[in-house]
Amino acid sequence: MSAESRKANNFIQNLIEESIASGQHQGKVVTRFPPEPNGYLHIGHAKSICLNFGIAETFDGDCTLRFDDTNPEKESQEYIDAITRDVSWLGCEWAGEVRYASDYFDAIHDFAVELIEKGLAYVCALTADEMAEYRGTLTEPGRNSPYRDRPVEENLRLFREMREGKHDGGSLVLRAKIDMASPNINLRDPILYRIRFASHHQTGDKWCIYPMYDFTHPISDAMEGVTHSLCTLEFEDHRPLYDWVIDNISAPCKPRQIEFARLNLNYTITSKRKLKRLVDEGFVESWDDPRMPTISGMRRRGYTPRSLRNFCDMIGVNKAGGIVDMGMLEHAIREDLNARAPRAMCVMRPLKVTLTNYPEGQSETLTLPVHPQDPDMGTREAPWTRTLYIDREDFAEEPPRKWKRLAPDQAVRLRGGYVMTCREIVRDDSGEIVELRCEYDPATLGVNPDGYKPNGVIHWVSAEESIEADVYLYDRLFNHEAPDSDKDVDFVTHINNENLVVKENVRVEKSLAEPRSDIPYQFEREGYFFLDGQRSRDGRPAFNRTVTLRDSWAKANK
RNA sequence: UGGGGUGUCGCCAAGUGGUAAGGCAACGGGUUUUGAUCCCGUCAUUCGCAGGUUCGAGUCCUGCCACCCCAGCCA
Repeated sequence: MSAESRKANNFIQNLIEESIASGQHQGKVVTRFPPEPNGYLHIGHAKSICLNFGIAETFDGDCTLRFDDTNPEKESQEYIDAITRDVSWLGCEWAGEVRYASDYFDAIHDFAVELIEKGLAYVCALTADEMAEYRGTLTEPGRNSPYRDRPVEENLRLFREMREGKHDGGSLVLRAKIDMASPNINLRDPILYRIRFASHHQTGDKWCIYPMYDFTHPISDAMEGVTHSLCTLEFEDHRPLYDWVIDNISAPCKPRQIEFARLNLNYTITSKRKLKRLVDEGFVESWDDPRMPTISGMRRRGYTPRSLRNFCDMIGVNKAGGIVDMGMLEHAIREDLNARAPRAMCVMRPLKVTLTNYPEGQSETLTLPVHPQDPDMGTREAPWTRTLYIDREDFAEEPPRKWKRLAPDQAVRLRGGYVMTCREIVRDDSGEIVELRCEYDPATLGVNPDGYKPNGVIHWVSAEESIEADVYLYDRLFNHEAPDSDKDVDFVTHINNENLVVKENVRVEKSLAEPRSDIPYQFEREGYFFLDGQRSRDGRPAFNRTVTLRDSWAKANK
């Protein structure tokens, strides 16, 4: 089954179909993707993005992009810009302008006043520590705050003073009056508003009180006419509060919150907080470091929007919360790139080969297909000269069983070129092999040799007519399947110290003299590579290895 | 030990009382000037466990067990 036809059919779609069938929201479907701009988006967000935008598309509805920006101290414009770029790179089109929860601060404030007037919210002066103590525990009910029964007028006055900046940060909060004995801790008079003298990236210094998530989110959803508010499982306990807010304010619409399991991928982490640590503590260079499971990092590494979308279709959506194998992500990108990537040759560890029977100073131009399975992609040219480079790993003085590469007195096909036989090994003073002297067979271009069989096909470049380049080879970021599974072990101790190998002075074929920055390449027999614009220099490109090719030889030899 | 969830092949995942889809991985075989791709085949008498209802149960009932989330003025 092709990736495209593997269409998601999940419990959320089924629920929405039911809600449409029962005539809710006049059959309209509106979803939203609501990131907080306190970090970069990662692969887990891709799942949520694909879900929310995918649902909207399936039901011919809308999906909005809304920044959940109620905690200015942790948020920034840099994150907003990065997130916007990533969502649109994934190919998602949000309905209307980008929204901000802060767009609704006035409305949210007015709804708070409405709750106070209804006797459903009060200003509380308990300190944070006292508040925790009054809250009770998982097994013991909480106790009512001594401020719980303030008269409405006093609450109104205090809340106004909070807004006017007449009280210190942290000194007062506005709380919902629900049930301090509820077995659901979220219902024990949750905080609605807190005082923060922090200037906000969108609203500047207009506010010194900021609404909490649990109050902001349902209102923002309602303001946007969201019909189905999809979020992750940890908010399941918050749904009664979400509904309480909607039911107790004059909400313009009644969205339904539905929870699904967040994505877990093995050998990596999907936590903005932890990813931020990797950046802040220098374990990686930046949020868009190609080792990062961020959308930006993966884009720079060479992942495509299509591969990420297909991956999300592949893993499905439910409430079971498992751990997806990295192999699935790798499959998704290989599947996409195999079909579309132009082929090229790159020698990672150059070993000089001299064709002793090829005239000095002579050269010829070979024509190779850009893609062996897709003639429509055209051809490319590669110069054939007396001196070539092959990969050191494609030569074995004492070949193991089933060796399909070069060895003494053995012949191999140079991909797209001639067959050559190794006749002599040249060593330096320390005994290291520095050159192979080979004999090529002029009768083998495009045809099999007479009377003998080449021992496989290897890649190569012309020594004189190839380009120097740098290549960045990545391995998994962590060497532990679930780096953050143990609360007693800091996840950074599981970082794989060999997560990056930089190969300087590799040689790529001449057709890559001016590589494109917008398409992935397959370096034959090596993997898929993507130009790194940040690290390339004039005349010396730098490539990131997106993913290796599958390698049954390497696997068999493990 | 309070509340909320989840348990179907090594991993992901369909399944909505009628006799266990699909994908990844793995393993065989074929094609191949990429040890790639592609193709073909194999891979759950069984659905966390134990009872029960039913002609019939992964699906319904009861009881266990395991794992995840919740006690931020974070989201």
